[in-house]
Amino acid sequence: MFDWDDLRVFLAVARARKVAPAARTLGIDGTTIARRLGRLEKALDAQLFEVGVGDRTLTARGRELLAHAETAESAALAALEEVKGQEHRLSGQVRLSVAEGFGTWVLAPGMGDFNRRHPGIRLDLVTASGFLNPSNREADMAVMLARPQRGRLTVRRLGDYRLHLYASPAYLERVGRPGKPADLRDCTLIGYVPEFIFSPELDYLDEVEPGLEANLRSTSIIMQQRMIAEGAGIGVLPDFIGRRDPALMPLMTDRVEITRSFWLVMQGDMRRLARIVAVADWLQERIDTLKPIDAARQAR
Amino acid sequence: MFDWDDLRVFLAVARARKVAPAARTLGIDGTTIARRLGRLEKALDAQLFEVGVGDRTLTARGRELLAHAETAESAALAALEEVKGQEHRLSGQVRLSVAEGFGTWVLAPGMGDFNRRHPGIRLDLVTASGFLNPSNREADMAVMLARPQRGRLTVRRLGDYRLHLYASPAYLERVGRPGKPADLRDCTLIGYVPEFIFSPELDYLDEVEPGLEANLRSTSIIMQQRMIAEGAGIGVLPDFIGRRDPALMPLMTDRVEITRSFWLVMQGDMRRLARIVAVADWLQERIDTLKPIDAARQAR
DNA sequence: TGAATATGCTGCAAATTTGCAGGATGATTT
DNA sequence: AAATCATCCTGCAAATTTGCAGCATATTCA
Repeated sequence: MFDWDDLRVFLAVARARKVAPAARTLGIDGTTIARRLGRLEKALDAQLFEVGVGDRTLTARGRELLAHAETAESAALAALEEVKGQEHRLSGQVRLSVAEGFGTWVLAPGMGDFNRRHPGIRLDLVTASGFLNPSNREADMAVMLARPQRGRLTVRRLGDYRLHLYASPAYLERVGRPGKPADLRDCTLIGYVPEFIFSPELDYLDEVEPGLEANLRSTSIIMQQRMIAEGAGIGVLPDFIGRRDPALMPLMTDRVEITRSFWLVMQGDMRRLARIVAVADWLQERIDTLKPIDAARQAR
Repeated sequence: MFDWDDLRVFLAVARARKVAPAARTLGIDGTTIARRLGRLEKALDAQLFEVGVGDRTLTARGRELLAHAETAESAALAALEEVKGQEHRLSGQVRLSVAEGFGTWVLAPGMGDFNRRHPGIRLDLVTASGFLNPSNREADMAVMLARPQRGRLTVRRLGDYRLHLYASPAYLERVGRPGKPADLRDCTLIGYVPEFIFSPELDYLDEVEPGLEANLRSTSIIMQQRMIAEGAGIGVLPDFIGRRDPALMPLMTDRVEITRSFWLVMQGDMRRLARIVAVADWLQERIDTLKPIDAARQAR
């Protein structure tokens, strides 16, 4: 294989039609240009420029090479453009892995604000299928609902959130209002599909009352919320979802309360990048906006 | 501007996931690899690989670069091919990725002919596990049964083929001849394993009659053909398979007919290489030989 | 036509790049 | 648990690449 970098000098000479001007634009000595050109011709076993004196004009093979060299050039330029210096600029792409409910109810409403603040950063929300896979680098950072232990990851606690039982007024009217956790055994319960509970922290029902199992199940908390709101049954929801939906009523708030934490997880080496910091700060802010919701509940 | 040649070592490391194996494939010392990688990272001012121990996994920035580096690579490879020495001679290797049934029944019978016509070209048939992976260069070109959308690939339609229901005479004698698609619900059906249907275009049974599911399943169309021929049941087969096996009888040809297309896919840069053109032409010919089969069916 | 300027090639020294050996660390096998 | 293997980083010498100066030749402009 020839030296790919020689394509760069080939392009310069093909465009300048002379070695010396090409040398000036590249900032390399003309001698070097000539030698690398010769090396390339030898490696390709082809005459790229006409031999005669005067301007260097391309041979047929040279023109063939030109097309490919230009492709390579645009690839290299694009690479430079996209990758270079992203580390220090407040721009670029950040891929944030979040749980569906958190993304929908906490982050999505603030995305416009983030974009106004950091127009250069493209923030992608990818819904987590469970956990951030650090080896695959599916995401640059992740907000997780359970603290990960393994791996060389940077972990930071962003704050707490509470969960309560929720139901719709229609359901309560139809089947009555349960007074204690044990009453839930006779209710239609809505929860996660057990096989897809990737962390014991998500098995809320069992924590409310051991042995409790959901009758209507979904891997999606949003679908669960919809089911509860439609009066299908009772389920556990984070307050940042349940308190914002007027169709939902919290139940047994004094007897059943679950507390969990948000964890910000990222690759250690990204911690200092400007755009990562910007996103992390914004996340902290978003989560801080949840506190009033919590306080409102306490006041009731 | 960074040294374009460093993209080559970057690609090697990204693929080998380690410096040492990459060094072996490139024939350069591992130290040099590491140093040039470091130089590239400095030039791009970006971390390309994970810092920790173990395998070198790409960072987000590295993955961005990978895409561009691959473009540059295919340009460089094409340049080498086209320009180098005896570039226009019909020789070299072509790796063609094909679906199993197509390879077995359409291409394999004509391989001898191809070899006589182009003794200098070594044509490898690799069975596709679904799609052509352009990044790994597993194949130079591919005949696909579904049109790929993504990537910078050259796509060309080679022609159409039809599929019908097939069964063996023995099976029909034993359980009777179904007269309409709905009758198939009572038959033993043979088809693909749903989990491995990588493209909706392959879900033939559902197209014959919605909701139809196979009882006997295989990821291999050849095995399906064998099952049908042995009288195990009824299945959908391309005519280029079914019509050539005397043990198979087409069913309901006037009521159930599925049409699909063959797509020729290749790296854009290779399009013009002589040996690629030779293979593409031959593929077109092979597919054109299918038309009489189709016509024969129509005449019946 | 002739002078002025520019191009491009050949030696030589400087700078850079490369490979090798040795040793620390981690992974794999017995 | 020990041993073996492989990976990968750190100095140092060799090899290659690069730049500069000088000169022959070509091009340009008056």
